Amino acid sequence: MVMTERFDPATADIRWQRVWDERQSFRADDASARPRSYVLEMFPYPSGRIHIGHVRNYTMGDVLARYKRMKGFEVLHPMGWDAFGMPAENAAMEKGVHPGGWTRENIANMKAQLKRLGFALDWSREIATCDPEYYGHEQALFLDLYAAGLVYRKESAVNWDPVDMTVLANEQVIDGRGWRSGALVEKRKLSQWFLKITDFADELLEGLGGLDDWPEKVRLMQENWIGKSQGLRFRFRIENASAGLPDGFPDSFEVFTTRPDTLFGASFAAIAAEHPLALALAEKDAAAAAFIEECRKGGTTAAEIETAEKHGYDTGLTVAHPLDPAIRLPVYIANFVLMDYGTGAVFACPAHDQRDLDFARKYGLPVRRVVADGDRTDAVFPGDEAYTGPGRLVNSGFLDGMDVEAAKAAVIARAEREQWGSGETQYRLRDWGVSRQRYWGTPIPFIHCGACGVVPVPREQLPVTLPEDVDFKTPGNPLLRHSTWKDVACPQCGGAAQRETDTLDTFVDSSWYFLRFASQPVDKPFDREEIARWLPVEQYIGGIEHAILHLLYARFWTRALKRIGRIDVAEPFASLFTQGMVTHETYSRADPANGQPVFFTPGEVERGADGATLKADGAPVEVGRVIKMSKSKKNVVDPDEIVATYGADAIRWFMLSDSPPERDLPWSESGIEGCGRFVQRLWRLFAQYDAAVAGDDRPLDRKRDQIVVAVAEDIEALSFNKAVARIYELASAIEKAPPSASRSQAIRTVLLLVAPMMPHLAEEAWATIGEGLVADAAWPAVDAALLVEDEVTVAVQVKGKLRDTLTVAKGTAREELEALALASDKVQRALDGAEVRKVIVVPDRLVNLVA
RNA sequence: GCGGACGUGGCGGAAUGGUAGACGCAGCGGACUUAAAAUCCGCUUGGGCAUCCCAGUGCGGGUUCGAGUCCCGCCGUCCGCACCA
Repeated sequence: MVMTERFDPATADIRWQRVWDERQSFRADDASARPRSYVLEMFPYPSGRIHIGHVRNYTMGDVLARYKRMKGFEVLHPMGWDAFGMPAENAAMEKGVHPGGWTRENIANMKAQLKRLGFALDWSREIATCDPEYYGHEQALFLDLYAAGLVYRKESAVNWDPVDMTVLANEQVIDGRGWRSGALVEKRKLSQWFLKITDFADELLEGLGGLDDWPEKVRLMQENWIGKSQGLRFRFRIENASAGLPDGFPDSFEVFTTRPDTLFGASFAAIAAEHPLALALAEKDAAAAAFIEECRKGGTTAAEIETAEKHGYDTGLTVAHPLDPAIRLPVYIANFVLMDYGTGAVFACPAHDQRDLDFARKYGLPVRRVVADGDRTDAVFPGDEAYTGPGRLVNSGFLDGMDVEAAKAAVIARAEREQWGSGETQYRLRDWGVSRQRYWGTPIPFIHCGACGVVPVPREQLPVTLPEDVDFKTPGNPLLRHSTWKDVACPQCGGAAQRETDTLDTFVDSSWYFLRFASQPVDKPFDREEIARWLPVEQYIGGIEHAILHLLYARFWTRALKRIGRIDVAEPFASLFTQGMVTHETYSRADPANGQPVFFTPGEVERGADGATLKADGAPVEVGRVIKMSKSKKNVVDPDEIVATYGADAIRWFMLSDSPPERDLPWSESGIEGCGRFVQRLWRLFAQYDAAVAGDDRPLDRKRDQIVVAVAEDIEALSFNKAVARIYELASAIEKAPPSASRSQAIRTVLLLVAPMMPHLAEEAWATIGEGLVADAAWPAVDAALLVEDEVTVAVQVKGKLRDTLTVAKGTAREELEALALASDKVQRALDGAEVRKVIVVPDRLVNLVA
């Protein structure tokens, strides 16, 4: 076969994609004896079109999966669809289509787009969470968790989104607004299904410690989300309850503190404005009522509250210090105390808490040092900066001399002994409400019977499938008014009963899909032994936006399934990688009518060296910052168009080049053009392969082997930008080298190195150079002896400044290096007659002469 | 305000405490061509007529024979946030 002058992706891409399909090249073999590798990217929501962020995400995973195959692993690299969710219902309402039809059409389109990119995916394991074959098993697992006591119902105030007509998790409410609709959230009381994630708070927190290959940032975010704090809960007795409290109101209140060690530094107590005690006082005290009303104003975000000035209202009440009843502390209502956390009341130690100090200085309250700051031990605490560091306790009676941790334990022990308080662990994490008042989700498999109460759907009746004949002309959940689906006989008593019409949060669907990918029996969710063979996922790749919710829920489900004995792994994802976004500058003009910016797509704009003009009228547009691609800002490019113009390999190569994968990748037209040119450049290089040429080129052999090793390391570290740079380097070196057997070997090697990244080009060239498919080829072997350089360049410095370099044999003796350095003209000139007082020699690296 | 990350050419970025700017993009010059595209060769941190030198990794200090890298203090940008006691 003679190689054509140009590589034609339009024909080659599709040809090889068909070959891979027909041969099922990327089908994972459950029975394989090879070592296994499970590479997974977060599966997409089928919104309709693949966007450039997907391309980046899946290209990274694909390079790793293909590389692992070349290294001899049996690779599981599956793909599926997170197919339930609100956009389908929104489309149903807006366009009058069925959510299922809309979703399945989107899946078909996006699957074709993914295939067009040549990803090495095992499509035989494709999952759509909206298929009864999937969600029926989810219902069974939900019943298992129910049987294990990890699912319960409770009447509770929920976040009601009046636009989407659904309940939102606390985590899904952003600034009091629905995270999708942006509507102001109202409080409503409904009977809801909950998962007991709080039972796992400690486990989930502890487990983070073993996730060494997760980004520190994500672990920290989860840690803060779980929000464990240990401290002391104790009761303050009110000394002068008669001074304003209603008759019969408790004459004490509880506080929680994480700093019981600083108790002797207490100078006042503070309660939240919504605290029952504050509300009780407000009944008789108009000034207190006014203060509470004032506290309700202002924003609720942390930034707003933090910068707001501290305000307090002296209630006139005093409480007794638990360790020394002679000490009386005033009680304030304060705007910086939160009702939601702990007990809604605190004791304040101004010397060692910044907020308390700000407050104390403002209201002239005592500030007593109880933790030594180095040598500073006197009780009088100066300045406006609280000391929160470690140290010995001072001015604290029986605690004096202890360190902070010992003092905490001592106070808790005494409180428990004297029965005025107890050590307590607090979590911020709350149970996970999974009920959604929506049609397009997994039906919750329960039946409500007037006589029997809430009854699980019998196993043999699963799956509870969604009815197809629904309409969305009326707002609200169509399941509620679908009587033939909703009205059923009670499984227990046979009487008239109703199905649960709520469906599950879609985060449930994505909390176990990685298990179903690994094992897909018909009669059960998964097979325990097969899970044990594939899990945990070796490398999980996705966006940082899932750092908390999805990843925490998936960890919870995995642990819950382990606890009830269904699987043996505790953590689903051994290594996590969060990739950066694809960004582009924006183009806009102010709308003359209202001054709002009107955005234009990159295709509508002609970009010049210092500005941009609109193609339509030739007049300038404003060039905005480089930000994440989004439809609303129109700074998007369509992957399909790029593939049509440059081919799949060029866009894949662009996704891997230049920017480190965890950082944002700025899209550029010239960048993708450069990638397209490089594809052709490699094609021309591959055409120069000639097995008949003889002769060695040792330096080229060495370069080749060094780069093979380096590229492997880079891919394993997901440092694709570095791997790409090294491949450029090798390609350039080969182009400059004269013909030889070594050169032909190096060309063959470059082909194998780029095979995971540009698989179509590689297959096309391999068809003339190699045997079989490059998809089945092995990673190139290297000669270990060649990896070691026999000649090195040594830097020569005078007083730490580079003056010359020496090219010497590796391992040249120190004395010889020193002599060679001193013999250099440049060195002598720099020394300018000065006496060398000291010589530092790092063999094979440098000589530093200190004059 | 708190927590985290980051700060290197025109741009994206390389650099186990040891030759700063690999590699790519853009730009400039040249070759080829009737011409253009494509391709190939060369240059490309700033300054000084420079095969030579000076300065240079946000700013100011420090440690070290030697600092982009380590330490301290600032400044700036981005991300997250729940005053979590």
